Amino acid sequence: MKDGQMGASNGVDEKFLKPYNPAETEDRIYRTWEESGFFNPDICIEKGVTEKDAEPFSIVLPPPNVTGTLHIGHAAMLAIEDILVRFNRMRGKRALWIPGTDHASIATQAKVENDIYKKEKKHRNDFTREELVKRIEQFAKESHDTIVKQLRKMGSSLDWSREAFTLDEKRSHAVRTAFKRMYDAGLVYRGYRAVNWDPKGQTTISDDEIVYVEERGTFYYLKYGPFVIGTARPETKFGDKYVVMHPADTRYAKYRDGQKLEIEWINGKITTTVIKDEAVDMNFGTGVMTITPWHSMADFEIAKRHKLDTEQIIDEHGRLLPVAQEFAQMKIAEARPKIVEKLREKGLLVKEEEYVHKVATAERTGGIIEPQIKLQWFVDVNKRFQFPGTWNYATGAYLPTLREWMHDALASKAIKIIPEYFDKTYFHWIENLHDWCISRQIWYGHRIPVWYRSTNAHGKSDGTTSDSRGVETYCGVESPEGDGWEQDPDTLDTWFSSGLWTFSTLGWPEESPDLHAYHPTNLLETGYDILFFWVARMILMSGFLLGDIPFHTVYLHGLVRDAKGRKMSKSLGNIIDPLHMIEKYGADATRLSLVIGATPGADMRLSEERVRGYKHFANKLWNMTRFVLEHGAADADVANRELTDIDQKFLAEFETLTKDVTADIENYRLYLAAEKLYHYAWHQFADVIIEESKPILKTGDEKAKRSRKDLLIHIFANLIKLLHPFTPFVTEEIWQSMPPPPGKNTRGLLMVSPWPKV
RNA sequence: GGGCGGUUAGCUCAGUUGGUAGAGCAACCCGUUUACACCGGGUAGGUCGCAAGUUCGAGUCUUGCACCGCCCACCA
Repeated sequence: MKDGQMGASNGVDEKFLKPYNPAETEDRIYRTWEESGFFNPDICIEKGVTEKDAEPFSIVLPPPNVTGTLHIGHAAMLAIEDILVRFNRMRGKRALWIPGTDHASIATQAKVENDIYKKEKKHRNDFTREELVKRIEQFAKESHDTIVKQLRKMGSSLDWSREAFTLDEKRSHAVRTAFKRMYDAGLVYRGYRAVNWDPKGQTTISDDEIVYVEERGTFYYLKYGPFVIGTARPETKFGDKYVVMHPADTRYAKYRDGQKLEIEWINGKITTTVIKDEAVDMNFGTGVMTITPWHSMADFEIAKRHKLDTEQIIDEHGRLLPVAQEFAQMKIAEARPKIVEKLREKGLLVKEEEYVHKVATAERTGGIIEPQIKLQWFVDVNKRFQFPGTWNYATGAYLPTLREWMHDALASKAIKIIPEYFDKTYFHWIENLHDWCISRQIWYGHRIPVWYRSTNAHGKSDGTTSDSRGVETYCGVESPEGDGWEQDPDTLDTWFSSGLWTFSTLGWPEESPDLHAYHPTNLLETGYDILFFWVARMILMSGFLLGDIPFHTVYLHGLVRDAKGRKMSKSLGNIIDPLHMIEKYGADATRLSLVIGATPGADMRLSEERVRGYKHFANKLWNMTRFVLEHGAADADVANRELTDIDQKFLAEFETLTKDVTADIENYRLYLAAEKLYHYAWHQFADVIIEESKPILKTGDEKAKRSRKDLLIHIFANLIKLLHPFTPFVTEEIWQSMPPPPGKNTRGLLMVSPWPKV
């Protein structure tokens, strides 16, 4: 459809005789928008729609994972973001919304491995690394194509010319650059530490990827020499040769730190050493415990403090090692009852208690986490670094740790979270923050840009370090020169690359014009469930690499639940598919249903009836158009209108609405803005103004008629503008059907029409 | 164990700085020759979780309690 073509005739288009049909409208309208180029702010400037030096308004799309298709939660996110982008574009800002997708390493690989196993009964290790990665890439590409289609269906005014992928060439370069800079600053290090090992996924995961599942279990009290110790995990106790108690515990005053005792244990006599440490809770159980540093974070810390030996008891597949002797090779579930039986026979089992505890499981695979001591890569959150920017919070030199910076970015109010109460959650998380384990034993993702070789075989080259065992290490953006290098086999946590998203999409590490123009971004809109995973990591990365915040405002939306408040899931069969809703009721109705009643930070309930209700609203607008066009004909000469008193009143009322709605959107109260518009359009404009217009237009005097006609077209045209961010398709279609304003032969596109004056 | 949020009409939720409660949906009654039945007109429905306090006045502020939900946590 060419601009203005529809509006050229005097009569009302025949299509208004039928109900509004989103299915045969929306794709066509989206194509018109896309072909206009106005999703791209550069084109807006080029074509004179936006001022060259206009204020920017930038958002990055939280990149959907290429693990499948978009769900209703994505639809809610897209609706909110598109509303804000369209609003700001119409207000004359350089509005930029960057699309992209996320490779989501572990999630995508797990999904593909699952599919392959279902169809072909093959495991990861039946493929070479290259073969499997190829299969995953194929899947990722298909997912990407589906997702991109869905983004368009929702009406998202994304600048497709700037589309990015977290694993494409430019983003990979950004990731390697970021890693290298952090490595050089000592903020990224490699070390042996107790980490969360997922035996099912065969990889380490970060603290944030753990989900605690409540479980009933047995708590055992065991005789350990002269002591009684408690444990939920007897299968880890074979190697326990340290017994720990609080230094101030008078019950055990006669044992001194470092004292050795010969005791009878599971598989015979052992020597144990007494350790005094304040980490022990005197009031819990007997106040004595043995430690298994290899398989417990807490025990590992104690072992580190006292420089104790550590020994692995359970292997990476969850089987007992030879230290367990007769139980070696057994899986934990199988071994536990047998070990308890043996303890009972030996008279070492004092008593058993039923109790409820929380088991750590891997978010993606459901595997039960087994802490293991492993050589992994970490981000040090407690090491000071020279802050690269001129951060206004700091007076003088600013040498924060990453933790301090993440805290300060919010505490200084440079970043504002909506709703505000999430500040507390964020600060609480930071207080408990440990170093971030970033290496994964996964094949799909950003390979760690570090290479190793033996120094014995080769001369030492520049930019490398060499350790005491003669292993030379090189970290670089590009692979090293020379022979014999082998790259670290691990890949990076997917959030490492997403952490760069606000600026890697704008061309960083290049000093690109986009980066200057649009960073820090204005808004980051995402679900509260990834506040730590993503929002915090973006702040971390942006602070260290750019010396700045990544965004000014964070808008957190809640979960979309079903009508009964349950999470939507395949197993419950209560999933509402946004595409299905769009087909049935249109994208505008779907958007409204996800915005009205959705307050920031709060979960919302959605039912199909709701969506249907808003389809009726689109149709109501459609019919209002028909009435207005039949009676109002053309735009009035706005400047020289002479209105009757009653029409003045209606006009003033509308101007108040315009003011309120504008303020609501500016303050991110979209649920209020949308509801007010809905209410005004239906119950004021249609029910009152149109209804009262009928007798006036029929029998009123000329002045009253003239005034009312002017009023109708004026309010209606502006109302359509106010509604456009919320229901873009039907409003654009209506706009294109209205006759051009006086003195012009086209209305142009509504999406770039100026917002009504406030 | 620590923290956060919620509790307002049958259901879903608003209520921005304290001024005698609102919307949508549902229900009930009436209405159909032109904007719209994907409609119009009307009716009914709430001791704002409980208790106390501040105030001339509290859904709105303070304190305590109850219930629901969520997040965090290395009590072995």
